[in-house]
Amino acid sequence: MSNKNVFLEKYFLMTRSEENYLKTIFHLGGGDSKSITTNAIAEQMETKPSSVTDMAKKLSEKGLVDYVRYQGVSLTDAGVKTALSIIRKHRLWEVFLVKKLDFTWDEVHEVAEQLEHIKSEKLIDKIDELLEFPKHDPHGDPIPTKDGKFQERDEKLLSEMPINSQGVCVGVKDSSVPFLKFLDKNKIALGNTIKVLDKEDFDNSLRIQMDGKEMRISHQIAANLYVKKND
Amino acid sequence: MSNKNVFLEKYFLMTRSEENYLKTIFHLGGGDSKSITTNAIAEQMETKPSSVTDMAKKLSEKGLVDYVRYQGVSLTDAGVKTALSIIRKHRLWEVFLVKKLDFTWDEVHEVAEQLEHIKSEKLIDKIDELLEFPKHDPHGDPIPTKDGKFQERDEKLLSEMPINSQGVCVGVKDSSVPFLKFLDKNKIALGNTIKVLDKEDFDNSLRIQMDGKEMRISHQIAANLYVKKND
DNA sequence: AATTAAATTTAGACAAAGCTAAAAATAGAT
DNA sequence: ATCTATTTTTAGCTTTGTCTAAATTTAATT
Ligand SMILES: [Mn+2]
Ligand SMILES: [Mn+2]
Ligand SMILES: [Mn+2]
Ligand SMILES: [Mn+2]
Repeated sequence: MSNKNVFLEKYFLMTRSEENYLKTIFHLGGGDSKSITTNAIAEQMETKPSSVTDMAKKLSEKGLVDYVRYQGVSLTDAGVKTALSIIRKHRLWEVFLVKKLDFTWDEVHEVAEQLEHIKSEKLIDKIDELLEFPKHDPHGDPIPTKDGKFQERDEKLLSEMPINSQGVCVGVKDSSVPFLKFLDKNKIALGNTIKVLDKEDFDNSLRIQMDGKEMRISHQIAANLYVKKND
Repeated sequence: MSNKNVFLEKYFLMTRSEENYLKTIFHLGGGDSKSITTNAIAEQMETKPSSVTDMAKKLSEKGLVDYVRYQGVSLTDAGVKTALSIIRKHRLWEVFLVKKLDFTWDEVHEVAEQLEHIKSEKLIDKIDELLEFPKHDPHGDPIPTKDGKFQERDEKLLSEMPINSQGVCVGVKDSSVPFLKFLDKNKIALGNTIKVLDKEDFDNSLRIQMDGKEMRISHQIAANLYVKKND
């Protein structure tokens, strides 16, 4: 039984599964010392609550989560740091795929799910440099810095914008393939300017002007588009 | 128990470990229906012969190797095809790391060992395109084509070149980190022209002229450098 | 406060990939 | 042809990550 690199093994050598759990817990809000239930994690990861319990114990053992039986888990500082480094890699790879290899924004997530687990600090730093240190991924999500800083954005959902207000489309909340393809088909893209012309009380649909062209979109669409309001 | 995609599971979903075994068997010559022993594979992969036996059965079950108990394994056509696709990915990623991210040739292998297992045909095709379809990796090894064609080279080891013959350094046989760093230190690089001036009978060392400069190199070095002879 | 429903954990099993130690087969040497 | 050394396989165990079914705890309702 090799005993070399105990430090490395315990603190740095994360399995793919462990990394995915940390990422999921972070996305469910477990980074703000909020307790996330095993059920919520299981549902998000399409696994079983009993599996989550097992992993909660293991991650707790490693000091990456605080776990209280029957209460759920939250990330420790070390856990947040690790989660952010995975998310950083995921989003940088997504930018790379779009900018350098002409992937469409609905194709990148699946591949990034694999690439995010490649272990090489130099690799991801060089990718970052090649891309000239992008601030957002193809879906408008912010890319954490190397030292784990997260830039929050002052953006609103289009569905929450008042009538006659105007802004720029900067992100999607739902980044599923069908939604992204729908946006493509309707020429809705990040960077477009959007003005809210009217709201329909009956179904909450919106009449908007997008890059000059007038169109009507459902509440479901508006509730999944982030807009940065013009001051 | 999900039973969907039986075809995919059985014929395409290879684990990382399975892929590494196929690659190793190919490198040991198992692509020419030559039988490779479990011991040889175990030694190459730094694992135990009993583990190799287990994997031999599994790969045989999947139709990727022919396995005869106590006789060893050789790759089937499907096995060769799969091995070549991994090798292709490995070498393309190595070129990418050197050409696009300024990695040195002694840094790329370890990262490529991870990247070669990323599952996305589009990804590797786009990388190939971005690199303008390179024919060789940073160590001079040929890159198989998408349809599994392997370009053999008419190259010789420097140690086998006759006195006064001349050529271009096109590859390394040993691509270990220490050897590559040694070559860097001594300004020996692929593309350099080499002329054999003299051989020392006593220790088989060579006196050579490399890009004009005269130098002496040991047999061990000469036996690990591939040279393409000028006609 | 007692009962019931829901969430969570435990116990036990499984598959993948590895290991060690013992058994079996092969190959080499008399 | 027999014996011996080496190679290879088998049997059984381990770890990681998953599952199901049963037990337990918590939360909700009367
Ligand atoms: Mn994504
Ligand atoms: Mn992932
Ligand atoms: Mn390599
Ligand atoms: Mn590999």
